[in-house]
Amino acid sequence: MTKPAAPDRISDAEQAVMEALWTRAPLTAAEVADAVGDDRDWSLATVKTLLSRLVGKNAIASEPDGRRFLYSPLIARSDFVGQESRRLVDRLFGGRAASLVAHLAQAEALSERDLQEIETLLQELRK
Amino acid sequence: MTKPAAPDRISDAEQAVMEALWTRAPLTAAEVADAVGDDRDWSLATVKTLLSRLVGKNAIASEPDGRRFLYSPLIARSDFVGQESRRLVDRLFGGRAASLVAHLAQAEALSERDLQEIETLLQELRK
DNA sequence: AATTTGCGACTACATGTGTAAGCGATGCGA
DNA sequence: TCGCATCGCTTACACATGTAGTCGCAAATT
Repeated sequence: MTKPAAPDRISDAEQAVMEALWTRAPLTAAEVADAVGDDRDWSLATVKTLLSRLVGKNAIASEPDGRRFLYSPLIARSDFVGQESRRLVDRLFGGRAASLVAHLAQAEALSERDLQEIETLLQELRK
Repeated sequence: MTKPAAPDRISDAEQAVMEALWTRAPLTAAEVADAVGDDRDWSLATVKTLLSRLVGKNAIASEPDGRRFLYSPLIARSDFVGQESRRLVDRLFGGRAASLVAHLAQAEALSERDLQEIETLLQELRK
């Protein structure tokens, strides 16, 4: 059996398209263009290219709906987020997630509220 | 006055070179090639290209030493790590670092030991 | 039925990246 | 001193990415 999902990387621009589809799916190309239009100022053609590439990467599915196509995500956002997070942790912290947290804390990237939140979170996880 | 450091992105391959220089600097091109040779199987030419690009990006400095050059990092590893971490947090978690931690925890990317470590860390930060 | 229009597919092109060879200068050993 | 090993610089090339135009077909409109 063939691998169901090629582990192709999703680029920055492509992610913007995915975000639209994660928010609401399925969507037509035009709808996606409209949805991402807020942040990025892309022509419809650009969005279509990105959709094609994502289909090629097995990241989204295209279902024919009459004469056009409806696109829906094939990979869950949480999976994507997980992959990217792991990549970063591996690349920068030798795979030690705790080091990331340590860094964020030391770099003052964590506010008092963040700390509070995380602590509460941990409490729940460890009981 | 000109900006001292252009905020050019450092690519994956380039980072491998930086890691070598962060570990020990200054180094000659040959030494860098030797240092990264463990992980990546690059020809000396490749390493030289990467060094040139990094110089172009103002990420490293090249000091003449006789007929060759000695390279040293211009940006600190912690700065790089900070930038990349922030980028990820912005891209994936809407800038909320706590969400990252939450995700790592839920994705079981955090072992019991990690949790312990983070908790200890937080304790120290919050007192 | 003829024409307009909306759609996906294909093509295009500049830039970044990974990977490397070639060239010309220069210092070192014979 | 003369050739050779080195060195940095320049060039090369394939693939990914960001961004977009063109084309042919099929559906809708008149």
